[in-house]
Amino acid sequence: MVSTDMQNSFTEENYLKIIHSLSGREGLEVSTNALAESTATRAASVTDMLRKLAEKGLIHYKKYQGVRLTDLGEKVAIKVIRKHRLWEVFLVEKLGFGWDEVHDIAEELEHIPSEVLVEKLDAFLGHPRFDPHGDPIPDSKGNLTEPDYLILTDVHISEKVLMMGVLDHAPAFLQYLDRSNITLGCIIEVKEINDYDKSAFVQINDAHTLFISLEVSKNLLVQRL
Amino acid sequence: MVSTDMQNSFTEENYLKIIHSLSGREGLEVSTNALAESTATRAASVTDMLRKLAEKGLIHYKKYQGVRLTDLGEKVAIKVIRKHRLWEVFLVEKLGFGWDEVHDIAEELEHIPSEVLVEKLDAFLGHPRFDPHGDPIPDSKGNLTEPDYLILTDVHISEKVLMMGVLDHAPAFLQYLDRSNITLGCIIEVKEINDYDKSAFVQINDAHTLFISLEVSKNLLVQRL
DNA sequence: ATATATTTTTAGGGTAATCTAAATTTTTTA
DNA sequence: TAAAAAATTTAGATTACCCTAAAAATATAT
Ligand SMILES: [Mn+2]
Ligand SMILES: [Mn+2]
Ligand SMILES: [Mn+2]
Ligand SMILES: [Mn+2]
Repeated sequence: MVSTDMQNSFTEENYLKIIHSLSGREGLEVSTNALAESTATRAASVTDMLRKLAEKGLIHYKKYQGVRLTDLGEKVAIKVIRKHRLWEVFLVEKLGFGWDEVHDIAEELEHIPSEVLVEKLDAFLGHPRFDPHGDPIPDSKGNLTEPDYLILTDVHISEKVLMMGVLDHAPAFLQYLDRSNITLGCIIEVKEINDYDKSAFVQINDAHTLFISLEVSKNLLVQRL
Repeated sequence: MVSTDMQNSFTEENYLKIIHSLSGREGLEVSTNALAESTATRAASVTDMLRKLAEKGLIHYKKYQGVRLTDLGEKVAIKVIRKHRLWEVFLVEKLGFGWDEVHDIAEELEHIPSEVLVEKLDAFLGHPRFDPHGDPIPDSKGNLTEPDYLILTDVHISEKVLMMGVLDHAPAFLQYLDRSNITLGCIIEVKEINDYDKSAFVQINDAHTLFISLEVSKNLLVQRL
């Protein structure tokens, strides 16, 4: 029973969160280059950090073989993700930020220590289950259940679906969705799909219609009604 | 017109805040040793940092002569103090922390960047003027007006005063005040002062009475009714 | 099965913030 | 006002995180 409350640096926490995200549901090995890309550092720097994380028992690491989180590393990563998403809810629900504005601030707030702070924040927010982008918030015990949504590209013509989340969190994409009135919880009906470029003609909330590119469809998480 | 929005490190911000606090209203020179004590580092480390702060134009520094904040340094310090005190209000008013629990958490939160975050937080809290310890909150333009309170030791027998703040922020002291029902805004009447040790017999809110030591009196900020 | 390309690691350094020990400057005391 | 004491700075290291360039390992393509 290894404890999760030793002090990890901002940098270490960011690595763990990124490894968690890149290794996905199946816990695949993550490559040095993928980490260098995501951390905006060089591969040599990643190697240094991996050696350190391995020494601290946070990752499984064999040279040239990529890395996976240990159970301990997974726990730490999920705690950081919980904090990130709770702070995002706070920023949007309480302070009135747009969903396109909160990521970078939450990226800092997620590293504030104090278990009790997180629990009080969670209670203050009413124990939200999802963040402003539709991502699930891990519970206080560290359980994170990823709902299995569809991607809009998997939806057939004349099907109606509920908009549940986004894959791309880039401000420009979120602002585009705002301008198109595509918000979490809206109803999307696929009216037509262009065979050539897979762009789609969709109707939002049984009201206005618009064309969206494949690029947009690929980043929308939805659920059948 | 030097701008205040270049990036300063956590450490630099902590130094500026401490220099501000130690140099007091009169802007007295602060000594290397005083800073070493307050930052819990060694004098040699302080000297290194002072050279750096001076190069960045944040302090006036001549070797062996102590330091003062420049106008720029003062502005940065006050921004950090504003953030610290606003976050403390949030933690107490919104999350339900005790006034004895919030200092260390605010010590971290005060370094989160983003002007707009501070302004939205301020609005969310209803533009509070004072933090949970009675300390004034600088406004968004950087104006900080220290009210001139009395210290309880300056109050004469049978005078009634309003409890306005504390000088010592140590959790143990604040918890003692909680147990004694001495809270911000309560009425304190000095009934008797012991000539020998200057301990006092006081009445709180015209109700219960208790003895308090000189040490306690020295840390209570009050105002005549 | 080689040769080539790609990925990853190692080697050698840099900066920020800290330290101890020694040197220097200022202040205090006699 | 000179000696002693105290405060401060300098010298020389250490740790965390990051870099470039070169070497080594792995993957791919002929
Ligand atoms: Mn982060
Ligand atoms: Mn999110
Ligand atoms: Mn701080
Ligand atoms: Mn305070």
